[in-house]
Amino acid sequence: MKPVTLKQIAETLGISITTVSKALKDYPDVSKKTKRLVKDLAETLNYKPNAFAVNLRTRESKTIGLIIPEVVHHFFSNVVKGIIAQAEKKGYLVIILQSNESYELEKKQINLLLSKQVDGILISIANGTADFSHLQTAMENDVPLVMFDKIAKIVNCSKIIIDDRKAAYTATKHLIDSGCKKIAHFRGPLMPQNSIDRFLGYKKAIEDHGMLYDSSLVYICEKVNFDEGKLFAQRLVKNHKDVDGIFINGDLVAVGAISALNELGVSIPDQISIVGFSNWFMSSAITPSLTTIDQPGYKMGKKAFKLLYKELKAKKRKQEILPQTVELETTLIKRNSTK
Amino acid sequence: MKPVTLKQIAETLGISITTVSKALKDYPDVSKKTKRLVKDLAETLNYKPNAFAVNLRTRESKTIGLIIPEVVHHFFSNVVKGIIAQAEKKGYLVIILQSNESYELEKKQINLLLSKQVDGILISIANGTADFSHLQTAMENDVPLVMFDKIAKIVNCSKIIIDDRKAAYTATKHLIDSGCKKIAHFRGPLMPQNSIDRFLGYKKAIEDHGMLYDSSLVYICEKVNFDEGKLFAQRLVKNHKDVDGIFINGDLVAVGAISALNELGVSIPDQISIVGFSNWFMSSAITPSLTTIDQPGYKMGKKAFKLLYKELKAKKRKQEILPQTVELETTLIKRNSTK
DNA sequence: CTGAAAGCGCTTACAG
DNA sequence: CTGAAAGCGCTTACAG
Repeated sequence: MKPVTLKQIAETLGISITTVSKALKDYPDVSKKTKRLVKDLAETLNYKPNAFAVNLRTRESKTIGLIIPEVVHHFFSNVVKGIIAQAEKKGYLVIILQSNESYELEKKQINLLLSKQVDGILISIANGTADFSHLQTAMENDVPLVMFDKIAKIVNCSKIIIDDRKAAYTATKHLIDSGCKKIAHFRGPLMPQNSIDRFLGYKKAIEDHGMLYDSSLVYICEKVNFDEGKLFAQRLVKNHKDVDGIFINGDLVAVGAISALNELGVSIPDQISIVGFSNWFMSSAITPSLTTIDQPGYKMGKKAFKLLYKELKAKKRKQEILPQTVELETTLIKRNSTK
Repeated sequence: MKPVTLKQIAETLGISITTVSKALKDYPDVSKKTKRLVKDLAETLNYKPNAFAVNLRTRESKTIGLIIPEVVHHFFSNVVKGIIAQAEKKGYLVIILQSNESYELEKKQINLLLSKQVDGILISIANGTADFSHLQTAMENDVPLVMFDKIAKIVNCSKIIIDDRKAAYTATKHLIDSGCKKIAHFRGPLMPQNSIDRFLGYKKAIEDHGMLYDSSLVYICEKVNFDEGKLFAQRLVKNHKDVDGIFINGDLVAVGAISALNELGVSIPDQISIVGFSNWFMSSAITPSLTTIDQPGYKMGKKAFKLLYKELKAKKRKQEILPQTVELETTLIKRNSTK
């Protein structure tokens, strides 16, 4: 079946394409009678406007691009879910891309999205990204861009984040309050802002409570996965027998650490207490269940789209876009890996 | 910055738009010299073809739609990852939508994708879907459609699946081989084909091995989540004290069951053995780790896109599309929840 | 080897 | 209230 066009409706009814177009869009300067006629026929013929033609004329596609570092990821899944739910509500579709934590891929994908002419871009940047010119390019091309979770402070766009430093401080303080005397930290990679901030929160909590900051107690995760958690826990137990608490950046890493400690017969939380970060589903299912910081992924996704939507609307009205940064609350979820 | 157009290049060079267009696409009937001139200038001006205009002319957008029941889901995440990786390789972008296991939403989303004129559709159908006319509509509109994992046998399109019956048989037989004498089954909802097939595989294994099929040992999960696993495990222990094995449709449900049994002090696998289905990451991290059927999500995603791509190409060449069904291998992963 | 022309299907400023 | 016309930016069959 060939799709129906405005032209066919116009010819059938013996009126102009212009009037058909206007009637369908309820322009006030078309008579009620004509509108009825047109709408009824359109309905009968199951008329659907050709989206490509509409895009070309209106210069927008009602489609946005989304780049995340990793799809198979509890936190990001929740963000994606929030984004597509909110986007759908506002009539926008979402193209999803995964950067694999690679700067090269991320850059390529931004250009891909720009060449596809998406109306806006939502991104959580890769650990490997230190140069931000590709993001500047997007903004220079007048494509609104909003960052979430893993952001670049230096780029002047809207951002939606949590207070990583404060959350990490809370997590570490919880270990201190529950009696830990020597607390290690498994941190994320050196680059992304959030792993820096979480480290700083840890450090400040240590120093604020009369403990000595010891850099040999800080392990740097590169992959931020289960295996690294296992490995570093094994190393830690071997090299620092007196450590009695660990604040770990990432639940997946924390679950790996718990697994290793269980295997080694180290009792959690009696000998070592553990606090994770992000509150992945599995953290409540393992033994012992993991105390962690809840990071509101779904909410972050919704809010990220809302910010972008605002900019999309502002752009249409040719208003200036004022970048804003929104901070979401986090909470400590107390479970059985801490006293 | 206004985007550069063919017209600008043509005017600058004093040649026609036609020639510029051809030169950029390396048509053989344009002189080498002109091509160089055009390409150099295009490069300098950072020319990007207007995707909307190209779409309108070529009647394709190099974009496909993807509908899955749930985004926050280990198996589907892996499928999505496979799909977008393969699609990107072939120059296609993927619009992602979540049906929430709702027929109504799924139908709306199919229509949304059709009105956006995606080149093809990939779908895993909702549990709530019993009527398939929306899918037929897509195919009648000449939009290639491929189903994966949760399919409708009745729809004549390409499909990519696993042999659920066989896998369930293998899982149940593993319980029998390890000495279980009375085996329960937590099945999925009544509608989707795969939960029917898994149930049938379970039943056949029971009957093939001289055991009595007892429908009171079959519990029907509606939500297929952690809480249902917990609930049914509690009920089972209360009502059927002699059950010593459970084959559970879905790792998430199985993890819930393990959690409940752990709380009740029922020893796994000594008193009750458990086999799950799907091999979610957390299944290897819990205590005891879960024996399960590995379902190759990433591979399924890649293969699903490949099938769709084939149909997209066939359609362009105006060849007939012959629907095919591809079956992927599954394997039993033996862990500590069975003897 | 080059280009004028038609056309994809729509929207909208303008004239009547 | 209606419609002719221009135009969005591209592609391609056709003529020369």
